[in-house]
Amino acid sequence: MTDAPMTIREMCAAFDVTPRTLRFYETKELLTPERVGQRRLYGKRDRARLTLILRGKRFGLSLEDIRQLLDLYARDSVNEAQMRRACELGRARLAQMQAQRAELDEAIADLTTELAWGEGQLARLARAAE
Amino acid sequence: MTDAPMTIREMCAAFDVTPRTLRFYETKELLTPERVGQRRLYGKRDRARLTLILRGKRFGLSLEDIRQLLDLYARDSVNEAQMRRACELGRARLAQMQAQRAELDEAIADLTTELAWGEGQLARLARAAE
DNA sequence: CGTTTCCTTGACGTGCACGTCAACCAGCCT
DNA sequence: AGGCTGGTTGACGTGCACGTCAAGGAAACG
Repeated sequence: MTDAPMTIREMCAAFDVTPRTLRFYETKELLTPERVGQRRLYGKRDRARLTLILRGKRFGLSLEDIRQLLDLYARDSVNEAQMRRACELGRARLAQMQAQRAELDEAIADLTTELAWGEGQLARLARAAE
Repeated sequence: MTDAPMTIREMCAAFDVTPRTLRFYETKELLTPERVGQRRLYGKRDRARLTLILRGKRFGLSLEDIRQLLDLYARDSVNEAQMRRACELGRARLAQMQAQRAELDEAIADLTTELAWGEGQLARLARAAE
């Protein structure tokens, strides 16, 4: 059931995107749904890809960045050179993500500190108001 | 020394941005450099803010999102209501960042797995080539 | 003094990621 | 046959985050 192809509307509901978005991603070769006559049908593969696309976006990657990454996930890298290149990109991206993770930890720490200060001030104000 | 005000060029060199970008951020009220006559001078505060701005961007935040966040970091939230609101936003953002962190960890795990598979394939190809 | 250099403020242009609208099938219902 | 629903392809519009001139001020240099 969960691997049955979905219509464009079902996709939109499931991933909270608009039809325009899905068709746009298709022109960018991020998705390649089947066609039944005219209509698009999105299979398991496209759903997995869309998950990765949206995740990538949440981290500020461009659609072009994401397309490169998807090539790594697409196991059909026919020849060795292509595959080697995909692995290169993957390693680079991994390093980048780890750096981003470190930065995110720092940002979380900063914000936590700042927030503690803010809450402290509020508490002080509350006491002063009595 | 490190807290001496910087010119726009020095800022550009230090943060790897263009003058246009700094002026643009100013129109968006993200930066508020001093003026000496016409020229801008960026102090410690603006440098700190710019650091946060660029960090925010790396995580896909819009400039408007970032402006909201900077309000929290700006300790001059005059009245209590404003301050309370800033803390609200901060807590929400913190939760969001923690979620993003979890997602990032997952993405890193995925990519690591995928990469291991890819490297494995390459190794297999290398052995087969002998 | 003129020229060069650095900076300034508009104003318009650009690339990305879509939104919006028009016109047009293709089934299905009655 | 007529109409509705849901999907399709263009084509053009939009918001954001700047880039790219154009025109000019002010200071520094020879």
